[in-house]
Amino acid sequence: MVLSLYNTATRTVSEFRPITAGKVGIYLCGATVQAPPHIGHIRSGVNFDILRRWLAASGFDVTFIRNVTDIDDKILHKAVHESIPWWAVAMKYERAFTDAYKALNVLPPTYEPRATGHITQMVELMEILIEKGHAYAPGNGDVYLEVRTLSSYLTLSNQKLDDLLPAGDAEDRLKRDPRDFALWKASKPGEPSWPTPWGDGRPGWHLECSAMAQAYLGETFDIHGGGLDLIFPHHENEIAQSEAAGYGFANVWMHNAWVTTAGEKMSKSLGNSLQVQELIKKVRGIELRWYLGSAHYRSMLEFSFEALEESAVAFRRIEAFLDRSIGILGKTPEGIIASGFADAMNDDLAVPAALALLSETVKSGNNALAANDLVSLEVAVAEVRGTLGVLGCDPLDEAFLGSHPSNTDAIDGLISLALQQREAARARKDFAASDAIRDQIAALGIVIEDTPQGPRWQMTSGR
RNA sequence: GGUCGGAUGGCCGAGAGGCGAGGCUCAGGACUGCAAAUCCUGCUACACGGGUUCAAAUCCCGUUCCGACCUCCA
Repeated sequence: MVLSLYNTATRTVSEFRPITAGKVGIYLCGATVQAPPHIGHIRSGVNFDILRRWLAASGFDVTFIRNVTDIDDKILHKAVHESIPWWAVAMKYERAFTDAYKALNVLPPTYEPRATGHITQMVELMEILIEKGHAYAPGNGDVYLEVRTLSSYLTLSNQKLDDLLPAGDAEDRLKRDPRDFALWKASKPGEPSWPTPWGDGRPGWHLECSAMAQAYLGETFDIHGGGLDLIFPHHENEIAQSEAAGYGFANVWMHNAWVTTAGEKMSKSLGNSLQVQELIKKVRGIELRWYLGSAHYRSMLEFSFEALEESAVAFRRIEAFLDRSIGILGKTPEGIIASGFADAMNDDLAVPAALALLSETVKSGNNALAANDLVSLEVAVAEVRGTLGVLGCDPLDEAFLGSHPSNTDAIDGLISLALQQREAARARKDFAASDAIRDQIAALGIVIEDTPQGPRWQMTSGR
């Protein structure tokens, strides 16, 4: 079965055909670094990380570009508001995003270009657009793309130019058409600026992505991704710029759906509660990732703390299976890709279907464990690890080992002492004493399980 | 006004003409000194009204409700 992906441009699921056999170039619209990341932002990161991991697991050599837009109106506004330089604002939140990506085991991109590092490429792109008659500089320092000159526009969102609500702001008088959009903005006093043939200014919102995608992936590349809300205007305008310049641009457009609360799209005005840095105080990063990744990337994910906690419990069940099995096997099998899992992932990344299979595998693994069928158990563990690896949720991944709660030898030794006391009490059938020990240990957040191989312990609150 | 999604059991969440997705919760059972963990069993739904069909959660028509985008969004 070959990989098929949903393409927003065609509104269909179709076979993925790379431009160059065995290679994939992906451009993901990353953060505009003007606030800390909330789980909606990071869902996008997780969804496309799963895509990337699956492509890599399928044998593709993946070049993954995720940009940082480090100059825009909101960043400048925030700089004034916080009384710090705009570049300090950008760096502060870029770090917050980097921390969040790391906490959720989102792989670092192959390259992470910043908009301000690609002014040269933007100016070159504008020169091409002006030369081809698709852009103009009316003399005020701005540069606009003239949308009426395009042979096609708004193909991604399937809209008609005349159906758009009129923009109607007064400062647009220099535009030839009110729907022309700014490639470049003249700088106001006190704002950062870079010199161009049309005056000092700074990038408009969309130009950076066209310039950087071309710089790192070429004129035509395989996959362009981002959130649903980027379809219009951001991606339409990227297409407009790049195609007007004569580039083929992206072959496949993929868009992740939102995390919603109370049925509504999460907005930046929600406050701090759904920021990644807050949520990973409640659940571990691996559990938050599991939750965000468990819904299909094109489905809205209705956030609730109850659902998050429930999801984390389900994940711990799988984690506990791995923990138990590896203890019994005495070794850690490497992950393998089961064919059913591959089929699910090849079907437009059908993670929910993959998770249903994973549940079955864990169940059969537990049965193998009970039957002491180590051969079947090893296969099950390998399949579980293979699946979790692609999802970025393998607890044995070194990215998460630090958060693994039961790896401390000293604690293990101490608890073993207590467990020896309890075993002695059980042996003489002094259950009052043995239960007292178990209760005292439980009060510390450590659960005791008696197994045919002897007692084992696990932290329940060690996050 | 234009464009595009959605409504599935107590909860989460897939599926997209025909064999009960899966998980969580709950109830019962096995196992256990008692538990825990695990396994087994049970609960089995598709917003509403029409239509097509041998067969509709799925296709068509209509209705209701919810949401998104329309030039600062993941």
